[in-house]
Amino acid sequence: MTPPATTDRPAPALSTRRPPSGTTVLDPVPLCAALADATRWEILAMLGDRDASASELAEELPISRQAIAKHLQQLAAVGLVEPVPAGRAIRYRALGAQLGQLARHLETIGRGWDARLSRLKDVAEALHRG
Amino acid sequence: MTPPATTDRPAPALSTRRPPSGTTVLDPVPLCAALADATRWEILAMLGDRDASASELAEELPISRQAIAKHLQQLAAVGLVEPVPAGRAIRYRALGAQLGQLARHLETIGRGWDARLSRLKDVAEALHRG
DNA sequence: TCGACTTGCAACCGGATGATTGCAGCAATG
DNA sequence: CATTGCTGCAATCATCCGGTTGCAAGTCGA
Repeated sequence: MTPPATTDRPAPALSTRRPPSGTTVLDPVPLCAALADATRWEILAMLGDRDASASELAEELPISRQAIAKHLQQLAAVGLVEPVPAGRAIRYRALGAQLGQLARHLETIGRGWDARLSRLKDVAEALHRG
Repeated sequence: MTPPATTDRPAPALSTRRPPSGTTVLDPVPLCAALADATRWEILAMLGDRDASASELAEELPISRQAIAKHLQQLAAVGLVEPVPAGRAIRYRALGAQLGQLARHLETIGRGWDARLSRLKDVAEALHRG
């Protein structure tokens, strides 16, 4: 019954890598998850024009008010949107801060990758000449 | 059988908003979706250090090789990663271009939102003084 | 040529998720 | 004070997605 010498390994211990957490290092995963839905982008585009409540948004979107409310909760949970009580309604406003922070983070990472590639390319050229 | 005058509306026609598509306007949704998974970030972090194949990655991650292969396909589909044939293996390399483009896009949008808020604040202050 | 290693495809499973409906509660407005 | 309208919670449903297993196929080295 010994498995027929397959290549696949059983899985080592999980990685447990965690950032040093000096200044609340911004986890891009939940932010990107919030931005990974077309409906939420639709909502954000509208809130980018003007503040609006769930009911107001529901008048212009093809989905139910409750679905929109859920989306707004998710967006607010990651700070992309802020609830602003207005009379008996709750209007929401789009905030650029988190988006900017995420942008800078991604920019840094991408720059790091490309820097490594340039380094590799330089080494390769050096070898080619030498 | 008329519904009891509930607030919820039935849903208007869907929006069909589409970008002018001048220079392939970069759809953030699939990119963010690719970045919305912790395992894929783990993979990207490793590829940011050094190129690696699915099998090599499987030696350091607690999931199966096939799962990793799927992740690599998704990352390659949005241009975050590039397959580099190396002998009988296929190594992957992390590319910063898409990440940078996405970063600039998000930065622009967030700046737009905050600009609108500043404008609103200015108007409010003007009214308060006048 | 044979064997070791790697990739790829297909089927399958459980949990997360986007969306729906129904109903209850609460705050302004008349 | 009662009506109107906005919000929130709960249950339900279909689908998507991350992960697994099993097997077939291709390629490099001894």
